[in-house]
Amino acid sequence: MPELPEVEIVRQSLNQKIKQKSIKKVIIRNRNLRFKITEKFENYLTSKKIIKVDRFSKYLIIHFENGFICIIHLGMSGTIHILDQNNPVNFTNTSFYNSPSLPKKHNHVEFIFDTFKLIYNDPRRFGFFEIMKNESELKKRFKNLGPEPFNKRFNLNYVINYFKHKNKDIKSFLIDQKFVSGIGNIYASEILFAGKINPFKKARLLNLRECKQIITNSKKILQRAIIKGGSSIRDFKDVLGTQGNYQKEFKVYRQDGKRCKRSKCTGFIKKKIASNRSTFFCIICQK
DNA sequence: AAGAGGCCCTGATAGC
DNA sequence: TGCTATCAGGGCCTCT
Repeated sequence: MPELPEVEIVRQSLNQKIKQKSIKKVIIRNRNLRFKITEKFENYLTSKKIIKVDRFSKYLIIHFENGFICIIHLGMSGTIHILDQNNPVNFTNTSFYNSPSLPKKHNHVEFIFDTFKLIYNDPRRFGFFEIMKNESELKKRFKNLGPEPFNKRFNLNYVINYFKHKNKDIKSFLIDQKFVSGIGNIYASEILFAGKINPFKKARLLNLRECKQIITNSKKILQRAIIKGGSSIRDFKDVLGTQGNYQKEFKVYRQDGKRCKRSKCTGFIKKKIASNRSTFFCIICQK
């Protein structure tokens, strides 16, 4: 669910709140997330000071003073909330950032700080927490992930070579973290629309223009989404927290049935399944 | 190696 | 009203 831009927004707000703070206590209410949280988890983090919160791809990376690293993945439905004694603020919720109050169910993990606590909520439990003991363990953990769109390694050479003998449709590569990491189902459709590329075109058949478009639009769209605070998909009755705004700029995602937003295009947006995920595209300008 | 498909899980919504 | 089926922003695993 949260893709790179949403995780980056969480990172920024979380970092501001917990950097240079020590965890007083860790409470695990349910260890059975995507991967089971080990029995040692609490011991590893209790009374440890946080240096900063980083991010790679869709992973939050919390660095501790003793060199330990906690990585958090939000899966499809994971959200992080900060409950402050004086000033209750939510950093994420089921629509990303705008929950007026903490969900009642599925609060699986808590980090208790001096005057506030961090709460991890995740109904589907596809998210996870893992501990790395040092940087080299972290590196190993991410070794199968491709470059982020912003990385220099994500260039024309890389893309053309990668696609050479690939017989799968381009959409499935955009959401394949081994090819490029950070893009998910929403932004994949948006990126392909921006490049006028048919999502079902086989990767090996993409021409030079299309490969270039994928590179530039991946950067552009993710960057723009970060600036807009990410995408908040669902509308909630009561909006007190910060809400993302990029969903207002969706050109194709969940726009099926609507007219194509390109000024001179007469097409409409269609929804089709590609590698088991909904894909949205214009039937005319993404031929 | 690459591709197809299934699975993990809960909740919201659509259709009857 | 209540039932059932389908779908959801992800990623890992197995089989061919």
